[in-house]
Amino acid sequence: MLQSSKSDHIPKATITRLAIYIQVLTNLKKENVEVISSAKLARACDVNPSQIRKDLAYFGEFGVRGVGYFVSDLINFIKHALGIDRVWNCALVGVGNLGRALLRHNDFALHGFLIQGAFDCDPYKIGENIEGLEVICTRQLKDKVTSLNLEMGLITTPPERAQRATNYLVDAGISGIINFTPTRITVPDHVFVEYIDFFPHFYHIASQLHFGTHK
Amino acid sequence: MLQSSKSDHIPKATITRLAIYIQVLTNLKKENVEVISSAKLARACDVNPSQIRKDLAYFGEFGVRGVGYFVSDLINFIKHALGIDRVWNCALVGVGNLGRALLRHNDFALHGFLIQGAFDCDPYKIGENIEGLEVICTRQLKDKVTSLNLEMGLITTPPERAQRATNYLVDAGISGIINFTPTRITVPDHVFVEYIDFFPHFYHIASQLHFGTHK
DNA sequence: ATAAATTTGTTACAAAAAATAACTATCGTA
DNA sequence: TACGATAGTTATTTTTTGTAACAAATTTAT
Repeated sequence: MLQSSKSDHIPKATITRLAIYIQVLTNLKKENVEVISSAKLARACDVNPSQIRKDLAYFGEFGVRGVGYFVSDLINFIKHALGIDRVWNCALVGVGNLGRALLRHNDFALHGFLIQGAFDCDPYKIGENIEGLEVICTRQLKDKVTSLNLEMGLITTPPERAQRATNYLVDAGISGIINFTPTRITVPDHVFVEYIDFFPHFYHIASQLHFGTHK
Repeated sequence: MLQSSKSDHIPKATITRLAIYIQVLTNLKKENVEVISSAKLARACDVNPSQIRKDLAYFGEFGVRGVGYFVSDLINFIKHALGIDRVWNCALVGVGNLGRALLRHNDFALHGFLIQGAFDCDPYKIGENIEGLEVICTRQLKDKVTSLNLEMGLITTPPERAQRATNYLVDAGISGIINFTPTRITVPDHVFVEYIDFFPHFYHIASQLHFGTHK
């Protein structure tokens, strides 16, 4: 595959910032700003200018020296670099509390992450319709991954079933997983996993309020 | 305030691990394990034994040398240390997509974080009933914070209104905020903020699948 | 009662990640 | 053609995180 990537490992912090850059750049575009320098963008994003240049450099060369970056094109460039200039079909496994919440949260769709399949092994849930999506037996995951072209898996089962859900996903050929359960899962080397857990954030705030520590 | 805290700054990574310890310890308790050493707990949690001892040390001394930790008491100790051995009343500001999803996601309640007030400034939403909770005008936030004893704020507005929501919360005397919008907010020194944003995680997976990079 | 074994709390060290600064190359303009 | 502006790159520093080593305390065995 030919691509402009220069570096294999992209720091997490970079990805987080890229999301911010996109946001700020989109606003700039609305205000008809056409070109912006790393220095000005840095001010708007509240980061260091070198930081921005370095973040972008992971994906190749794009700015014009002596000029800056073309706002509109830069947005596209970043989106393409992140692989979010297209739609990703997702499978959600575990139609519990959180699963339902995510199914109803259509911001994902707005960002190009379409939850196209909802899976659960509970016979009482199978067949249920949530937001126009029918809950399907997890055993059919493999078939559906093929027929619906699902590429990413979201795990929202109870923690003790996370590994099983993982196995189903991996077996079905999914190699990108976002695990919303507070459990580590083990996967083969070619599979990528991200963990999302709210509670540590809540705990952090709770402990700070509790102790009244100061910054 | 008298307490066992030894250190002001508790690393984020520590809090994340403490959440894991609680989980594993709770399982151990179910299996009637009464005492456990840092070495064994470490194996169960897949971390380094020193790590565990150090993590706990932030909150004071609790284990018994030559013996280990008493499982049941350690759970309570950690919960107390984190300030999660009690209920926290939360205000949710912004009854959009995500806001509704969170209101319906009762896992928060199970962990002691009760969303007791839902606020929005959209007249069409005010008065609406979600999960037994009436949506209230944001201008009434201050009153409700007092009467309902709300201590934490969750921001789920559109990003461009996050700062305004923040101001309302701060003005109402809230000093712990969890910001679910992809925007930085500015707060006075005594206010603690945590950021939760799904999309960088999605982006990360997307980019890895996109590039097919390897670990 | 004493020594050995165990295991914590603490400190010192090492590694990794991230941020910043400094430098070099390129572009546009006067 | 030279100068100012600004990107790309490399080097350095800082911060964060994790690991290892060791002294202090406790229990168990002799």
